Amino acid sequence: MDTSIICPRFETAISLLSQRWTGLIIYQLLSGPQRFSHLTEVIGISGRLLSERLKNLEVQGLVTRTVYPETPVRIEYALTEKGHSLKPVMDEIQNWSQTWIDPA
Amino acid sequence: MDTSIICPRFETAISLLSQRWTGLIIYQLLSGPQRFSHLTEVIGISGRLLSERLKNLEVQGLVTRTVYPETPVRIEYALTEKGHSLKPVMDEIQNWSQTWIDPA
DNA sequence: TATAATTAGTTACATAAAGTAACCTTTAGA
DNA sequence: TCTAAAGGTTACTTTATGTAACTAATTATA
Repeated sequence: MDTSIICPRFETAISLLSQRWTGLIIYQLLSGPQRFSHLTEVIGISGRLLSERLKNLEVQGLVTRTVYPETPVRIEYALTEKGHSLKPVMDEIQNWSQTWIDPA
Repeated sequence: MDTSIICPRFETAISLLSQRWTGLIIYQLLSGPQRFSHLTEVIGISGRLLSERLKNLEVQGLVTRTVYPETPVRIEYALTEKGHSLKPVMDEIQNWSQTWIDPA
């Protein structure tokens, strides 16, 4: 019987990234704060799921939601420092994909 | 209207890693070839899903399945070069988790 | 004033994926 | 012959995701 266990912190991190759309949302926000509707268009995610994912990411401290009381109201989502610090992860995925994934 | 689109190769790569358990399986196999039952124990995945995931990973060229006709038969799953080349991605996730995830 | 448009969502319902537990097959040993 | 172990598969339940229609607030337009 092998008692070795996967590192719990790694497991938490990868379960976060294993949630559908979450990685893509973070990747997209790496290029700067963006609005709800822009995210739905670029990522191809429904409003229902984007809303749900952004709420989770806010709770986990990866994303902030800022309301600009203009007309019409503007709401922007941006990465926190914690969120932004996933850039090296995204860079490595990008890097891997360039070598190993066939161009569509 | 913004026509910017997320890089298709990146999207393919992250959809692979976004599939539940897949990242964890690859991570676990980075420490060497392993048997089916060992993977289920260490990862905490059911046989049904492990079987399904390993088949997909085989098809995608990330994992090999080797049968050793001993008694009892031994079957080992191992990473291919393509699979192993995800190590830098996993290292960055590990790295991020050490800084940003609270110890359980 | 009523109508329409835009943004940022929410709700209700259908489909697909994941979780759970029991079962099957092969080989070997008691 | 009966039991055990490895490596799965099957049937069924629960959860997650996809889809489309709807809402609320604000402003522009007829």
